[in-house]
Amino acid sequence: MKQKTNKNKTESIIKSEVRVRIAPSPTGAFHIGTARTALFNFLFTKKNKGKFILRIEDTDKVRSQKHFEQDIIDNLDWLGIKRDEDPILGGKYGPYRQSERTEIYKKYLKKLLKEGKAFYCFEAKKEGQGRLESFTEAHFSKDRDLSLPEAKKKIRAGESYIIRFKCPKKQKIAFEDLIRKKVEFNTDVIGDFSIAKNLEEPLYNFAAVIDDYEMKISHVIRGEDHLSNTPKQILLQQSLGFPSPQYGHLPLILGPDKTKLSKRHNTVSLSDYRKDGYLSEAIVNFIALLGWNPGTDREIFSLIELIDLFSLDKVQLAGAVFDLNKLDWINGYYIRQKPIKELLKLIKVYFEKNNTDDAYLEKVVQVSRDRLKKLVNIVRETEFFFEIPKYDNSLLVWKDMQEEEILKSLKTSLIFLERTDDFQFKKEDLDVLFLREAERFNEKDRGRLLWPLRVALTGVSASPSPSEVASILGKKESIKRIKIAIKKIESKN
RNA sequence: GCCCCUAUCGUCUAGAGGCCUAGGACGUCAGGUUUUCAUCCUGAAAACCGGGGUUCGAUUCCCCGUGGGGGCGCCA
Repeated sequence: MKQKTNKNKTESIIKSEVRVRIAPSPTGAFHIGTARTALFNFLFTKKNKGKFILRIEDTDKVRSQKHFEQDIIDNLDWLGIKRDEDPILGGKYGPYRQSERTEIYKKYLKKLLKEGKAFYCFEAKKEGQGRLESFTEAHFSKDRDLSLPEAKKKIRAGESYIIRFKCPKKQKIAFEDLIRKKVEFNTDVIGDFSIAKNLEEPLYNFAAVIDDYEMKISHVIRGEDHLSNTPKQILLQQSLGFPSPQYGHLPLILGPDKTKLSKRHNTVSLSDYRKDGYLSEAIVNFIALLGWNPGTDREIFSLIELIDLFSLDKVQLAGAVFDLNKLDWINGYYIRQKPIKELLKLIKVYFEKNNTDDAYLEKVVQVSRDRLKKLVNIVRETEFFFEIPKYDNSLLVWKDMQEEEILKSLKTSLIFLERTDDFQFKKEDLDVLFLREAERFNEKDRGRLLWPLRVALTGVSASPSPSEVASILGKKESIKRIKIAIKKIESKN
């Protein structure tokens, strides 16, 4: 079994200091997949008492935006993924934004050029280049043996160029992946890949290699979509005389159609989940289980517990479909576990318009918590606590009840509530009193009293119990609503 | 097309050659509790991609198919 070999390997690797990074580019909202990569890196780091580093890969000047960098940091904070070094915190190996490391890249770029390991390429951009380009063989440039003086002459003459790595031919690049064991590529399928637009503008594969080296990164744990970048990076490391970090490639998170999770499937931006009222505990728990499990039947874990349990050899090899159903279940679980006071703080933002007082809202949250899958639903599900409900008379009907009986039921409730003292308007008292009254009304079917009562109070078919609702609404308001219900029926005749 | 990765219920997964009559969770369905909904409890349906090896014995190890995914940018 693959895992078996991996296990021994992973453990023996960890000798020197573990330094691990995530390197997102600030070109879009923080993605749920990035969150999982970050989490796995973080868990691995903490488990091995290493350092967790955030590096911003903003070499693409046109697409990178400052506010996306902030989004990355905010979301990591929210998840509880603390950095040891990042652009804000700083650290020994900074700066942590690639846009601020131009001079470092330049130095190595010159070195590769001088040694003939990289070259200026003057070939024109290919027609229709881009990801829709028709498939081509690996490209070895005709300029790869152009001498540096010749190249410089062309540059002075104003010819446009790009810097490419001179990829050796007929060579095997193999590495031991932390998760998938041995992976092997032939350089013939790689070709002379680009490493910089010019001395000031490095490209991804090159910048990442320099930074991983300069920042003393020991393990690179990233999505499987980077698997084919790894041999390129190893090639670069070899020609620069750098040691290679250990690589581990995580399976991808997939949409329902099994392709890489993207915007056209679900929500992918973490802040959108946050806005909807998914708790960070739930997100952490859920994404941890996407492609990993501890080998037991347990499903619920805190971040701290995950650190303790985590190991790379339990990571799955194949992609995992993102199942919103399961996320909702986990979220509901964490909402139910949350102490009311804390939940109230999180929920208040959804009620900004209503301007209600905390004590009242707290009671509402208390009785509504159990049926919440995400916080944003609280508004829709508790409207009747804030305004007189509108509903169709037919909703008042329980089973085969006729109008006459409904009226009788509501009037019984009305008289009963009017007789009940204010101090008894507590859930516990009302529970007992209502039940007793309901049985008195109909020994076999308490619904004949309680259903019309509950609908009169809430106007919906699914709600907390009448005793809970009445205790929050108070005697006066409850009576008012029953009278309205009675009038609704009587005025129809 | 070429290269790489991958394969257990619908989904996330357990499984380390005999403990497998393949286990758990979400979802689904059926019951119970409850005035309703939710919670909670009980139960059910639901999977080892195919073919060859290896072995006394393969879900498990190997090979070949097939399926799925990813990559093949002057993006990261």
